[in-house]
Amino acid sequence: MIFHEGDKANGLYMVVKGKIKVFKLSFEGKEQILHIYGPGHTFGEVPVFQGGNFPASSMALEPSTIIFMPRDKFVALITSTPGLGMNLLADLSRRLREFTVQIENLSLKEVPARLAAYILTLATEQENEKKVTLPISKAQLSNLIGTTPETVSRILKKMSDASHINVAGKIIHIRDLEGLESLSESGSLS
Amino acid sequence: MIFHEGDKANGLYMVVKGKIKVFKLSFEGKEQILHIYGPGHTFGEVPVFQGGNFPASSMALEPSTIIFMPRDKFVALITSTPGLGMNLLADLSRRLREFTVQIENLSLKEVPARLAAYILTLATEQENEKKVTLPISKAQLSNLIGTTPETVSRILKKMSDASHINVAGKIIHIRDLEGLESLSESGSLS
DNA sequence: GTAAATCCTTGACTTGGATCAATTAACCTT
DNA sequence: AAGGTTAATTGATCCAAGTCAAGGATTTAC
Repeated sequence: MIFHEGDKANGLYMVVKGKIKVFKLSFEGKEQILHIYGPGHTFGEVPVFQGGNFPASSMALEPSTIIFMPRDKFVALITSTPGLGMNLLADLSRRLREFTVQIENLSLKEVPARLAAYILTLATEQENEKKVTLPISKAQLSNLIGTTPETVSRILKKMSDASHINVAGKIIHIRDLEGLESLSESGSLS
Repeated sequence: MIFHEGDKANGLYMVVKGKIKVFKLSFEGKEQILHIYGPGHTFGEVPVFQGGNFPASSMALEPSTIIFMPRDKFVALITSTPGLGMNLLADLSRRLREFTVQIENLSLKEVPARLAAYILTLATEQENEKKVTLPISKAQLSNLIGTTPETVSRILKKMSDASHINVAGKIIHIRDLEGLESLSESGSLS
């Protein structure tokens, strides 16, 4: 565990090695992942600029190495480095854009569409766009797309039955890219 | 209509008078409101710093007056005005924080809890915390909290039956603040 | 290499809330 | 004030996906 929602923030973090999730917990203990960060990415900036405490919790998904930077050092760095401020504005803007997509997915799409969209995102991020590897467990994946492990299991099965994909452990072969794409926009299986 | 999702952005906007919604539409035409802006607020900054096109659509909810500022003028203003950059970072950070709450609400709370949370937000924003006035129609409210007008109607009725509130048109009297608060965190009616 | 733990899958059941359909109420507008 | 338009309510039905429960299949650890 790196920090808990509501904790006072004294600085921000950067991932050196491993994988970090930022998430919210419901009253009943259900989890919604907001972000997963890998090497080179920073997280926990929001309270540096606004509010002073973390809006969500953060935990390593595997043994990881992170760097901590105190708030005052970071603010000094921004004011003394021309261009850094604009880069930060661009970074926060990119995250706002990502959140609008996440809200759209949660509110306007059903689970099969969200899962298809996630697989397609992996396909564009990874080298081989026909063979993607899940970077996280299926249980964590269900927390990321706002559903349960059981439902992920069932829908991956349906996608296999419909010949959209083949699943073998964490390896997913994409057999029907167009089918997945239409599924991610509007689609329904069954 | 002010702009559509995907439109190329040449600048940003500020509300002078009226009320502006920023929203996403699903394939089937269902709407999810991301933000409602009133006088003094700016919107459409994201593509100024990142991406170049709008991540969502924007429309006036009533006859409104807005100011447009071209992108290059705005960027010049930031670089020439010390402190403005930090204020912008704080503003974008505040929005990121708001989005995390919205994602939490959509993913981890049921409709009664979201509606209770919205009423409580109004109560803290408006002067009389026991008598709040809905600033928008109930149809728009349903698009804001991710449900339908029918469900809003039914749940307001249940809240009345449970003596949490009294509803008369757009006026809501809060009769049981504590009940509403616990409902907004965990609660269920039924 | 085997036990223990974790992760994943499958089945049966339940339910929150969406959809469809039909009134009823509120609001303009002339 | 009457007619027309839009907004809100209420009832009946349906379905996506959550929950509960039980087995399999992988990992991990010693």
